[in-house]
Amino acid sequence: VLVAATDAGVCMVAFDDADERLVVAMRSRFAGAVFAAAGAADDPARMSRLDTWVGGVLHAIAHPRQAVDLPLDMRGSGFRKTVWQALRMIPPGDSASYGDIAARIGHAGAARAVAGACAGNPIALLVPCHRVLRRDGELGGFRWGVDRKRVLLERERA
DNA sequence: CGTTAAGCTTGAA
DNA sequence: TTCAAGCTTAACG
Repeated sequence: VLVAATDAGVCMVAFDDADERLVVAMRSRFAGAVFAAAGAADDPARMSRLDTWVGGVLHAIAHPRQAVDLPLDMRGSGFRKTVWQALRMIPPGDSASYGDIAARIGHAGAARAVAGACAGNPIALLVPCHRVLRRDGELGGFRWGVDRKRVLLERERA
């Protein structure tokens, strides 16, 4: 997992089996970002703010049912930010359809656009786009792999 | 069931 | 500004 942040808060959380791909994804979104390898996340004394946030993300991964509340720096169009905001209202273990979210933010009929906002969600997990499923109950897609989406949901329901 | 067309936002041309 | 494309969906054959 890769966690990135600005002074305002976490601006990106991404999953991938290959670190290089995470770095590439990171650079393509935030050119000129500064990198650091993880490691000190469990050492309170040396925790910088970033380490604290990284720790929060790791905690969220370890305890799927527990709601985490880290400051987020969401960069995107007004519509997307509204969607992401709505996604955060979905509690762990729960889910909604793309159409639900659209209606919920006053854009009934914009289901496909909501899907686009999910696809462009830079903050995985913390902005729970994995809790959005198709109306017919199917998983729908997931930028980081449908299997990963399935696992996240199962862990939250367990 | 598979297929289709409508519908909304985006990013690229 | 125009346009194709997408983690959809309801309607149809």
